[in-house]
Amino acid sequence: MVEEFQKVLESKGLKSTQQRHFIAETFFKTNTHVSLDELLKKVKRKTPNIGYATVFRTMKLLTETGLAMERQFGDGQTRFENLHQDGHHDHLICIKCAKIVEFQNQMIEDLQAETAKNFGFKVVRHKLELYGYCADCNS
Amino acid sequence: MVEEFQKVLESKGLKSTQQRHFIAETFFKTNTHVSLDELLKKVKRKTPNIGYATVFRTMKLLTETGLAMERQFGDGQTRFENLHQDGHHDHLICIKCAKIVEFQNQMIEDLQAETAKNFGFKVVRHKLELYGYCADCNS
DNA sequence: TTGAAAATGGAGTTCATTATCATTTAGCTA
DNA sequence: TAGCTAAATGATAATGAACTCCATTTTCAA
Repeated sequence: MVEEFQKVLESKGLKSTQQRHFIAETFFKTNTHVSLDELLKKVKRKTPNIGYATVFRTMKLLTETGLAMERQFGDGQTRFENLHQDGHHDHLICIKCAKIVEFQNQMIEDLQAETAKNFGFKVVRHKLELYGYCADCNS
Repeated sequence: MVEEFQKVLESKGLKSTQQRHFIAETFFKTNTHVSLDELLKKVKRKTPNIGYATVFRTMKLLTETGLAMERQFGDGQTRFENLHQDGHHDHLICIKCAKIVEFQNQMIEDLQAETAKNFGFKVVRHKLELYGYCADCNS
């Protein structure tokens, strides 16, 4: 997945730097929805001199090239999802304990595509978030 | 719909003020996704002495009681959706011209409920946003 | 190797959201 | 209906995430 990022950089005529590599690598290793601050902390553990701005810009780059996706879960922080590792998935979010469960349903995806087509839209990506009470909080 | 808000206030032991009435009324009349600033402007046209804080708190109240819903479309502004007037709907968003089309598909809703049930979740509300290119921008 | 263009990083700016607090108001009670 | 008390208001300040700036450093093609 870092290799893919490498290719993207090359194809866009952007420079391949140690920082970009390390940020991307750290992000791709993360399997949760990290915020910028969290990612910065992780990155700084090994390379303390990397700045916020570089992490910010690298994540923007990853988002633009489709390797990451910005998400808002309502806690005021933009979180990033690793699209490459896990493939696409949707979210069940508990509004009591904030637990996030990921799921995937092909039938829903198909219906979405069909609906969009009826409106003349060509869908590139989507977000589906179900908010409610999880099994533990619903008793 | 203002009557429903009235009932909510009563049941919560909150006071029924002119400001709350007028803000709710203005919001329920609006059929787009208004931001706080936009709503404040609308409200100030008729009652210029209403403050930002009151609009903010009233919308928070409407959100908590399920009459409104916060939404993030990626423009950095929280927008509010009128749940009462239009009923629930989902969104098709053009990533080129920012056009937003609303739609509703009962089959998708049913599948969502079913999926959630499989995970032991009881869904209260959801967001479904399809991002892509609209008919005009896809040619 | 070198120089021009791009990238970095620390700090600063912007702007939406939330908190503060003195003043006003709603609505219960006598 | 006048008075009282707690809640609500509204102007402004504080907060914090998102984004920018610019002096310095680094990449990489010639």
